[in-house]
Formats: sequence, structure tokens, C-alpha cells
Amino acid sequence: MPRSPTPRRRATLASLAAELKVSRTTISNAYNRPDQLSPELRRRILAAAERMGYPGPDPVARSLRTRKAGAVGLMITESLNYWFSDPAALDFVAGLAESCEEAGQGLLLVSIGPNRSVEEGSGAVLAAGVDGFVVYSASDDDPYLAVVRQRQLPIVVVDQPKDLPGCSRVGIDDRGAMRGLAEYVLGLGHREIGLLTMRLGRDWPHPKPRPAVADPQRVESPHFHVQRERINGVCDAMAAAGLDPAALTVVESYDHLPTSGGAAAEVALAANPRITALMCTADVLALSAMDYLRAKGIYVPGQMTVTGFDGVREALQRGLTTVAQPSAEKGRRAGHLLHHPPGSGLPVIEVLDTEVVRGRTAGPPA
Amino acid sequence: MPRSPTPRRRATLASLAAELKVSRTTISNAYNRPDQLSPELRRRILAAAERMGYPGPDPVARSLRTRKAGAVGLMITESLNYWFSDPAALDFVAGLAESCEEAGQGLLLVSIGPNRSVEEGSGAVLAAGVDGFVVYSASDDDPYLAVVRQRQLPIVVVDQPKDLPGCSRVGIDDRGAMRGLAEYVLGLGHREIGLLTMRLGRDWPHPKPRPAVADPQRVESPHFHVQRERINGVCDAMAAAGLDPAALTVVESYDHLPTSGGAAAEVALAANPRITALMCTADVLALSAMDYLRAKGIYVPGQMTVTGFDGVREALQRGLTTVAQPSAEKGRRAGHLLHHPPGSGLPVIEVLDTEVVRGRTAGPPA
DNA sequence: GTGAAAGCGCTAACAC
DNA sequence: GTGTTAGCGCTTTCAC
Repeated sequence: MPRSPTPRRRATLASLAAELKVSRTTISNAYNRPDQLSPELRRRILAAAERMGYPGPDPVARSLRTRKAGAVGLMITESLNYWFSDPAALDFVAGLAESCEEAGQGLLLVSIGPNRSVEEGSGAVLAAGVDGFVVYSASDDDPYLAVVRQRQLPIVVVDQPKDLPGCSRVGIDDRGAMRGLAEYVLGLGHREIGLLTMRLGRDWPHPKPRPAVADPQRVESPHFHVQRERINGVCDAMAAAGLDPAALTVVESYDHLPTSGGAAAEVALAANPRITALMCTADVLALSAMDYLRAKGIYVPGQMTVTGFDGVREALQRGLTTVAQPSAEKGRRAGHLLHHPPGSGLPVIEVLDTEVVRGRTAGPPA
Repeated sequence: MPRSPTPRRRATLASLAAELKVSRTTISNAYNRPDQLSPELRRRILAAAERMGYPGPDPVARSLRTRKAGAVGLMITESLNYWFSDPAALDFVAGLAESCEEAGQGLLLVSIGPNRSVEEGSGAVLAAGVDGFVVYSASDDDPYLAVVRQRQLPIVVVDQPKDLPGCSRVGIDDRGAMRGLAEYVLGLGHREIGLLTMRLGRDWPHPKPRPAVADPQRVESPHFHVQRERINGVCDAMAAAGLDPAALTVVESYDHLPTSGGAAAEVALAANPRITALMCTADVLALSAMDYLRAKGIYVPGQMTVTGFDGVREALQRGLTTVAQPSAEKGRRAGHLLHHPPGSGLPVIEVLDTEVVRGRTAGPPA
């Protein structure tokens, strides 16, 4: 079999046109507007393309001309480990990917781990050939936020930051949802509660990367308002029940490993041995805490109540008492907002529903 | 605070140059080669850019000029559900993403579910602004294979198809790995084995989308050779043990749901009640089969041996006897091959190591 | 149904 | 250090 002729210089639309002695428009039409030329001519063109090894119109050149990249970017400013170990984040990506697929668009993962310099990271954001960006759960002071905004492309924020001028957002009522769950836990009779949360800020005010008790001031630090809102939800419920929210033991986890929740639980229980309920701001933390408690021989819910947040599959399977939020739907909505921007041109805030799931991990205090 | 002036027409490098009465090269240099101009001038340029709302060099135009897109594409021709519910696939993506991040490149997910027409799908592949493609575990007759190849970009294949001319590949010795596991199972004394596998071809030769026994001819169908190789690995072990490989009950699962393995197990046990060991070509199938057996009151490994393949986290946690393969490393290698192509220009085949993990789910037959 | 001309926004040679 | 000149490969009026 003869090898197809591989010209030095790659074939372009223009070279094809020259070869066939037709105009470039005609070639372009053969690919983009089949109805604009005779089927016969089109066939001839496509055959010649094949013969000359012309791969079809260059997507980049087309993008430049049409001002459409055909893809949306997803900024990932946390470490990839974080992302790929949080089922809720993955569900979100799945939903977003689904929406992109439906719209025939690509999804460009722009990931900039903490090991990259801000310069490198900015380069990646600036280099992304996309028509818009999704920002997922970024801290208010994320240095890359300014960079995406600089691009002057449509942005859809998911969860946080809460107020990015001109940007649509999809999220949930974190505070209300957590309050609902806390009311349930308080209703069971718990008074000493440990609250296990993800990192509250990009910085880490302790010498070691281990979980640590967060003082009220740290809790009020504005950087990851989703975590703060969930904490506030618990405080709301406590205040409503006549309890002092200051009694809450908040433990913040530095990283996001499968064992982080357990480590945080240990710190919480050491800080306040009278705790009878561990409320976590993420299912992954709660599941890990449960593993830790089991290893310690502490029975759940008999000796310790544990709750989560997210409603990921594993949590529901294991009967975790938690708040279920529609992570995949968030992704779909975010994609939709980018692919079909609201006619008004005005930013939209979509708040999705959540549901308290009464599982088998919460009971009356021992 | 005054709003920044938002000109009708978006600022471009040229308009900035005109405004500042310098050449476009100088502006370009201010962004790309800071050492090529005086810091003072650069500062002035950047300030003017800020003032005029110039977002920096357009990535698409730059790509056209430099012939570099700064991203690699990942073709996803299975349904997204499939991808996001298989931890092994996710580990792979995580590894690939890691490698992209390291190289400062983007990762473009080009997903074309089974619900898209081939035309739509081809459009997506043809429209991807990337410097190369990763093809992950595609069937030999995947219609999009021809489309990616048409792009004439570097391609790295992961797992399958096995022979894509001119393309590097990273994979494992599926047959040998599975043979090793089967030898262990046979060594325990099992003689009647059920083999649960993913779909063997893109087509589905049965009326209903339920698991079904695959006849030898179907097993030999060439489309997903990874599955076939793993099956052959078991056959090898059986033949070496003096058993007739034809006695193997192969059940093929149509879809990839959390319950698929259980459904397949049911079909296998119905087809051959004497089965004492269920070997699965993926951990997700095995875990689901275990759930099914538990629900049926069949004790593992006392009454039934179950094995998997992949070595995903949940499987290891649950003590599944399986073959561990380095999924994330596959992703990293694939990315590396794309970002740092071998000097020779010749395609490379990388075969990574696997390991039989003797867990707690295999024992002597009852 | 087909073609000519204009230009998307940028960077790379090369000259000054 | 800075400017001039040429495109990268394509699509899009608009005229024929």
C-alpha cells in the first residue's frame, strides 16, 4: 500500500484551493456550508483533501476568525489531589462536563496547584483558549481571581467567592442548610459540639500542617466564606436554642487526605473531651472521622454522633447523617449559564435546594 | 471609585501600540520578553494596558502565530457516567492533569457520549485547539479514532487500541497480570470460574441492556482487546492447569453502574451454579458483586471467592483480592510523552508494572 | 454557485 | 532597545 503523500509543508485551505483552482471560500464552504456548493464539487474537494492530507480547517485559525474558542475553562487553584479525592467536586465536574458535551463544547481544565508560582499560574490562565471560565469554590483572596477577570470573559462562580461583580453564581444556602442539620442534632440533645472544617484560609497560621483548633477570629476570617457560613449555620442553631456559640470547638484541617477527618476528630476530642457530636463541613471529613472513631472503639451513633455535608454516594451508602446538595446539578447549571447566557445580560444567582438526610450516624448523646 | 473605561471595541495589542505611539513589537515584548525593553517603558505599557482594559495578548491569536495551543486533548468517547464512576479512570485523569500542570499546559476534555451523532462528535474533535491527543482505552473500531488521526497531531494511546500506527502507547501486560491472579485462584482449588467483564464491543448483541453470557466467538471479537486479554490471561492459567478454558463462564455487563457487577454475578451464577469463584475485569464490578453476594447471604470468601482488577482505593480498603495497576502513573506517562516527545521521533511503548494483591476475598472453594 | 478582498490579533525576522 | 514587514490559516461580506 502506498503511503499517503506527506508534504513537507502541511496542507492548508489555501493550498487546497490552489491545487483545485477554486477559491478559498469554496473550500471553506465545503466544510462549513455544504449547501453552498454542488455536491459534486464538494466531493471532489473532500477527496482532494484526503489525498493531500489536509486535516480540515485549523481550529485555532477558525477560532481567531470567529472569535469563539468552543471551550470553557475550569480554574482549579487547589491541588489536584484535593479535587480528585473529593467526590463532591468530581460530581460537579461531571455535571459541568455533561453540560459541555451537550453544547458541543470542550472543557479545559486549567489547574494551578499550590506548587506553581503565581506567575506560572497566571500564564496558564492567560493562555487558555476559552470562551468563558467557571470558578469553583475559590477563596475570596485567590490571586488568580484577578487574572481570570482580566481576561474579560464571562465568568460563572460556583459557591464562592460570593460577590464577584458582574458574574453569575450558582450555589446553595450553606448557612441555612447547616442550620437545619444543627437543629436536628441539637434536638437530639447534644450540647457540646465539635465542628470539623476544611481550611478556612489560604494561609496556615500554625507551624505544622496538622489540624488545629480555630479561634473565633480565624473563623471570622473572610477567605472561604462557604466554610464560615456553614459554621455560622451551626451557631445560628445554637443561639436559637439558647446556647453560647462560643462553646463550639472548631477544628480546621490543613489538608484533604483520606485521613484528615480522623486527625481533626482527634484534635477536637482532645481539646474538648465532653464533645458528643462531631459535625463536619464535608462528607469526606465525616467518613474519615468515622473510620477514626471505629478504630478507637468509639461507637457511632451510640457514643458519638457524626454528621457530614454534601451527600456523596459513599456517605449515603454508609448511612451518614448529612446535608445532600446537588453537586452535579451545580455543574450543569454553571455550564448552562456559560453556554446560554441569560438574555438580560445581567448576572444571575441560582440557589439550589438542599436536604437534611437523617442517616444512622446521629442519635442522642451518651 | 470610577469604573474603568470600557471601550466599545475591545483593546488590542495594536490599539495599545497606537495609543502609546510605540510599535506592536514593543508591546508584545512587554508581555513576552521583558528583558527586551526598558523597565520604565514596560511599566508605562502595562499601566496603559490596565487603563485601557487590555486583557493581554489574545491566546488564540498567539496560538495561531506560534503554532502551539498550550493544551492537550483527552478524548472521552464513552459516556461521562462511565468515566466519573470508575475510580481507575479518574486516577488516570488525575495523573494526566498532574503532568499537564507541571508542563504548564491545559487539559481539554473532549467528551462525546453515545448520545451524540458521529457528526457532532467529529466536530468536537476537529474543533479542539490542542497540541496533541490522549486516547484512553478506546475500542479498536471507535469511529472517532479516524477523526483524531486526521488531525495529524501527536497521539498517545493508553491501554487500547493496541496498534495505532505511529502512536506511542502506555499500558500494562493485561494478559500476564490476569494470568498471575488466575493462577493464584486456581491454586486455591477453584475449578468453576465465572468471569465478569465490561462490554466486549461497542455493539450489544442482545435485546435488553442486561448482563449476558458471552459466547467464545463474542469473546474473540476484537474490539476491546484489554478485556479480551484479561480473559485470555485466565484461559492461559486454566490451560496451564490442565483445565478446559471453554468451561469458563464469561458474563459481559452492558453498562457501568454501581450495581452492574451484582447483576452480572447473578447472571453468571444462574448460568453455572457450580461456580466457586467470580473473577472480574474491574474492581468496580467486583465490589458491586460483593455487595450483591452479601445481600444474598453468600459469604465471601467462605462461599464465594471474588477478585477484581485495578487496585482502586475502595477495593484495597475493602480487602479485595485484585491486580493493582498504576492508573495515575499511566496518566503521568501519557502526559509526559506528549509534553516531552522522545527525541527519536519514533513511537514508544511503555508497559508499566502490576502486582497481584492478595486480599481477603479469595479462599479455597467451599 | 463561486471568487476577490479584507482582516481576526498576534509574533518572528530582521533592520535600524 | 525599538520599529518595519510579513505572515500564521481561516471566514466573511459583497460582488459577480
